[in-house]
Amino acid sequence: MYKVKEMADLSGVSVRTLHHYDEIGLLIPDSFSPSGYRLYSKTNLERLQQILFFKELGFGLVQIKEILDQPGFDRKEAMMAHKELLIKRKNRLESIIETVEKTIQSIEGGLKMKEKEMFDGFSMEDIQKHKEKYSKEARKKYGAAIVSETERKTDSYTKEDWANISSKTEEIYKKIASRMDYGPEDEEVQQEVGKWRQLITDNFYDCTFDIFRGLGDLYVDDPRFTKNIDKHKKGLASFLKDAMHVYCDRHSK
Amino acid sequence: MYKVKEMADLSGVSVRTLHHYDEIGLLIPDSFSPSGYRLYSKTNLERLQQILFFKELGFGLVQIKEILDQPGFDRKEAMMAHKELLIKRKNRLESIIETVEKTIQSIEGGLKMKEKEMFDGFSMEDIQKHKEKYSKEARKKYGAAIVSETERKTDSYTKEDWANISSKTEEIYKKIASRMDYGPEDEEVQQEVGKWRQLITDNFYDCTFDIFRGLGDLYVDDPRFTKNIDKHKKGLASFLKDAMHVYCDRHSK
DNA sequence: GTTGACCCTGACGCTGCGTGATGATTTACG
DNA sequence: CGTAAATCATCACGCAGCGTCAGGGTCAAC
Repeated sequence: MYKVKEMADLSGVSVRTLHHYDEIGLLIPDSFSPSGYRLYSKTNLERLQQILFFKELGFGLVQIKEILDQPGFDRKEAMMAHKELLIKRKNRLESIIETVEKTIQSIEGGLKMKEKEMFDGFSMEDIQKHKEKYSKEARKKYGAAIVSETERKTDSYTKEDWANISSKTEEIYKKIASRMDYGPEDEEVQQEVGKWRQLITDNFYDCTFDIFRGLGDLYVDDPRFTKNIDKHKKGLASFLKDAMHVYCDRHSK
Repeated sequence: MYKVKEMADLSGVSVRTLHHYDEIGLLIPDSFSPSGYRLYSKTNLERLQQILFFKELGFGLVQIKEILDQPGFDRKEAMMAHKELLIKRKNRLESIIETVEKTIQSIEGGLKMKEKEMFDGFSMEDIQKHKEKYSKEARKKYGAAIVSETERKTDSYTKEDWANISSKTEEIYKKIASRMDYGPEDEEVQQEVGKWRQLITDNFYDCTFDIFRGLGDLYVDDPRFTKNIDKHKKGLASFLKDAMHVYCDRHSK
């Protein structure tokens, strides 16, 4: 006759587990000591082994009770049904793993885009470098914040996210290009400029007017930006810079 | 703005689930109607999609909250760690499935043994047939019960179980054979006979004295039994019958 | 104004124990 | 033999993720 702790040590389960099995009638000790201690027999121990075996196989305690208590229970049937269930789970797991792999790749795709050519053909580094030239004070004020915040925001972007941002950018450029004849102060142009700043704020960093103005300068000062933007229409880079300045002048005070 | 039911229908989750997500702060509706109705925005719907996506991948709600709420959260890291976890689960499942398959085979093995040659070289059918000849009354009394009870008990036996029973049987036969010179009433012989009856009771059916006596007769009447038992020692079958009769005479009244 | 569809907030149930809390009992040690 | 350390017992809450009533407002339609 074993006491709970002994049973627990012999079988590797916890005392609480034995209490639990007693509670639910899965393994009731053979006898009790006068003081109410649970006393388990060898038969009890054997049953416990069986319980643990079926538990290992993923059966629920209720099912185990059925299997062990009903002598007429068709064990083979139960095992085969259980096997089906396990195989389904396995298949499900496999397809989930595939999805996870795809997701990882898509994240990596996003990261690559971010590193190489996210910002309409230029990297954040380029912008950052300009900022440094543009104003040491501004850099102290915003530079570090921009980089870190952008990284935070863009960390999780997927290819689709980038494609989405890209197409929105294109749209804005296109609209502004179509209104170049009306001058940088044109209402529609100004509205698009506002959208542009908002898009940057939403997707990259908190684009203050100071920074936005500097970004406009960048479009003209950095020939790579200029070239890229002028692809949409000749002179768009310069026009954009002017329009952004007007926008900032109007809003910053 | 969608009300709960609409959200539920749009996303396929239950209303209770949305309540739950609200409770745990995973998806709090954008606004509330004056009467306290939950009103979900499109943004809420999008977030719900994301939640369901990660849930599909097996993430817990707490983790999903982390992933969605902390912009700096390293999604790739999380996905890769999660993948590891999933693969471990999958491997575990695979080995469990193997074990289940083995168990099924072992059950089948047991069934085969039961059908073919379980009972020291004879099937239950043989015994049953004899019973029918032996006594129609006894058959009415016990026959059906024996078969069904035996089937119940032996249903779950594995090869090892059978081997175990077999070796115990051998042992008993051997001991009795070694005491044949002392006559069927010898104490040790009688003890072994008792063990034999107990073994039958434990493993096959409730072996009453009537039945046990009949079984003794069977050993002599059926040449297949006789031959098989006499393998251990010449005349053992007949000696066993006598010893079993003595045993039954002593105990049944 | 009444019906029916929908909304709300509790609150318990399920699985398989973990983890105390609190008190009795047994065992070990000096 | 007395006391401290183990071990025992019985509550009972906690966790995950909702399902499922229960009891009671709200809203639009007829």
